[in-house]
Amino acid sequence: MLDAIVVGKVIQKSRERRGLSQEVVSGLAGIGRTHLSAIERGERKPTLDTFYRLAQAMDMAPSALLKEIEDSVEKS
Amino acid sequence: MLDAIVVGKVIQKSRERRGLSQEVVSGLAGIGRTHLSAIERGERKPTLDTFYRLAQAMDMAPSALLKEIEDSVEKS
DNA sequence: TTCAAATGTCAACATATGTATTCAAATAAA
DNA sequence: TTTATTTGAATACATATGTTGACATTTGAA
Repeated sequence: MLDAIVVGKVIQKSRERRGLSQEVVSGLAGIGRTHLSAIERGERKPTLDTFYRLAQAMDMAPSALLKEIEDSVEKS
Repeated sequence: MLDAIVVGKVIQKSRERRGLSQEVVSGLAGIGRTHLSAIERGERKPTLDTFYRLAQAMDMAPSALLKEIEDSVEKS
């Protein structure tokens, strides 16, 4: 089963790398700010649709963001 | 918003390309067979976790399967 | 045609995602 | 220190995902 903590950390790192706040990214993705917070902490697991929109909000190809998760899973 | 029909068709094509039944793929992914049927028809949208496991069940990198969805979205 | 395998579809249900609001706790900047 | 920004956290709620079982329909092979 896909580790929610890993998913959250990859999303958080991508967001911070771009210097964007949760408020901005969640707004662009069209989801609630507290929801993004929960996802980054690994307390909620996003649907594919939500993940797809979060990637786009961070100006990334969804497949590229997912690739980072795969690589991160490999290491752990 | 990510089109559920596109997601379903890409998953179905990947599965049929490998000559695998819904029964086998859903079994390997650890989800219900009727659920996979609904996903392929675009009546249910998978979580990232479910999508990830479906890709692995079809011996694919999840990011590669997602890339196919992106390409399919481009065309439509 | 007949049979078996594969898929579609429905129902009832349990669980999880996602929402909005509110407040506390960090964090950073002045 | 004081202030504003950002994030964590809790609640209650609506909606969607995912499960199991049953049966109908389609498909292909014998």
